[in-house]
Amino acid sequence: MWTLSTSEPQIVSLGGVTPRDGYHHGNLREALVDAAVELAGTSGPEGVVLRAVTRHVGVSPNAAYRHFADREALLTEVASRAMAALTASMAARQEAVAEQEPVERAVARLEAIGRGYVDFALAEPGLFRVCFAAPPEVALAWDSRDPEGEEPDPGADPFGVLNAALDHLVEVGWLDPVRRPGAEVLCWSTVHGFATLHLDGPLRDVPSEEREQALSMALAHVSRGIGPA
Amino acid sequence: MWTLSTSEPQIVSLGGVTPRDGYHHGNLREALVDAAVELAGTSGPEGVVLRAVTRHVGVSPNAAYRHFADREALLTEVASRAMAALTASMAARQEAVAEQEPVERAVARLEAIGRGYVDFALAEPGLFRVCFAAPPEVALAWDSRDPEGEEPDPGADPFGVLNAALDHLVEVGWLDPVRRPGAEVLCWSTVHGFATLHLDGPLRDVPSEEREQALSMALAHVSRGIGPA
DNA sequence: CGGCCGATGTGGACGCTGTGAACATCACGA
DNA sequence: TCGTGATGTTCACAGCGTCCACATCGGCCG
Repeated sequence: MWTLSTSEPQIVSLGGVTPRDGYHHGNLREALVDAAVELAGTSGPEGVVLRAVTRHVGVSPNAAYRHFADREALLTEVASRAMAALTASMAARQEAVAEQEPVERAVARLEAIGRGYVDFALAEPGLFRVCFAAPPEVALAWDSRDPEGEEPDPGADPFGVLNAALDHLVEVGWLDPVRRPGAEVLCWSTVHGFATLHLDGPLRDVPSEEREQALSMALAHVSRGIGPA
Repeated sequence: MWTLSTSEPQIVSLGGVTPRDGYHHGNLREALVDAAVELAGTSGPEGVVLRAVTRHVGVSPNAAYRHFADREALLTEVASRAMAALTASMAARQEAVAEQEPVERAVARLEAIGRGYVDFALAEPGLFRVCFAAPPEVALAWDSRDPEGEEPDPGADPFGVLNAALDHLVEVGWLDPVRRPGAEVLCWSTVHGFATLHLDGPLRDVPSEEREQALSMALAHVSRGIGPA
């Protein structure tokens, strides 16, 4: 489906150096992030305990400080990984839409995006939480609108994927251009709220079957609220 | 507006005993919860640090363990206070609706509830977060459906307030009874998602004016998605 | 080829946290 | 009057993030 680790082996040999053959690790930063992602996946943000991460990699706690300013910085890195995975989940669902008729297809793709979002949240609750647990510059990663010189890739982050889908709905004539501004907030709010209510909220214990049905309703609700009368 | 503390003075005299006149406090439990609520309000769930709370009350850290099993239990208590305040915020907004025409009024009241929810989240971010930070039995407090012998008060928790408003929309003939089941999840998802995205999510930095406009859109969106074609 | 230097990892320490166990102090009932 | 149970204190421990001084390495310059 979507993948998280950038390098399969935890400890990678760089330049022919046997991993952890002595004092230096060789690829500590990546290894730390990998370990942190793993912990985050099972225990959420608070599972990313610096000492646990370093222990997992087999290195002293302070070694992390050669690569990250503090725990928060490591968590930020994890969040960016998690966000990429979330984006991938959305994109994957979107690509899987088989419908051919353009308008139907565009609508189906929007719903698929929402489904990918919720699916990821429920399948990887720990990682999903990380995305919303780091207050600092992570917020920027969510939003491809911040132009850092070059053109932002409209598909590199959740917001971009959603916006692209909505733009396309305008193109095919389904979404009234007048309604386009702000539509992404509406879609995202509903889907995000649905996910968090079922993850940490009062709806966390509803059986998955019932939840699935509610999700279909919610997605239809979004279309109904956004689309043509 | 809505109030949080059950007893104004931090240290209350019970039975004519001067507060903190010696070894025993007299009303430690309440004092601890009050202090915890205060900390939670300014710093969120992670601000509720046991030692800080007891320090604030002027008592040794372990004294708290005579009244709470652990930090989590104290946090749960804070969450229930916060939830009451949230409910009150929703109710207050609802009561303030001036519209007289029954149907219009019912719709306006639904929107008012949503507004009260978001308002509280943004006005009291720390307390709002506490509501979703304690995984254990707090979830029950959200949901008045758990019948503990007597009839649950449909207004004691956010879910109850929302459900009552939706039921009323059915009564006045605005909401199709067929659409009623599950409608509360749709409403709540949108409003909750809106709140959290603007609180901890990528939309945290949008100016309040713009946010207010988006909120109006979102509430209209909900009505449009729920109500008659 | 040798030596040095910056990058990287280690060890120890500090103050903070939540929490357990033993002890102190009080109010009240027999 | 004297326990006795409820309540608050003290001491202690392990785990946390983080700072500082030191150890160890690889690569570059002579």
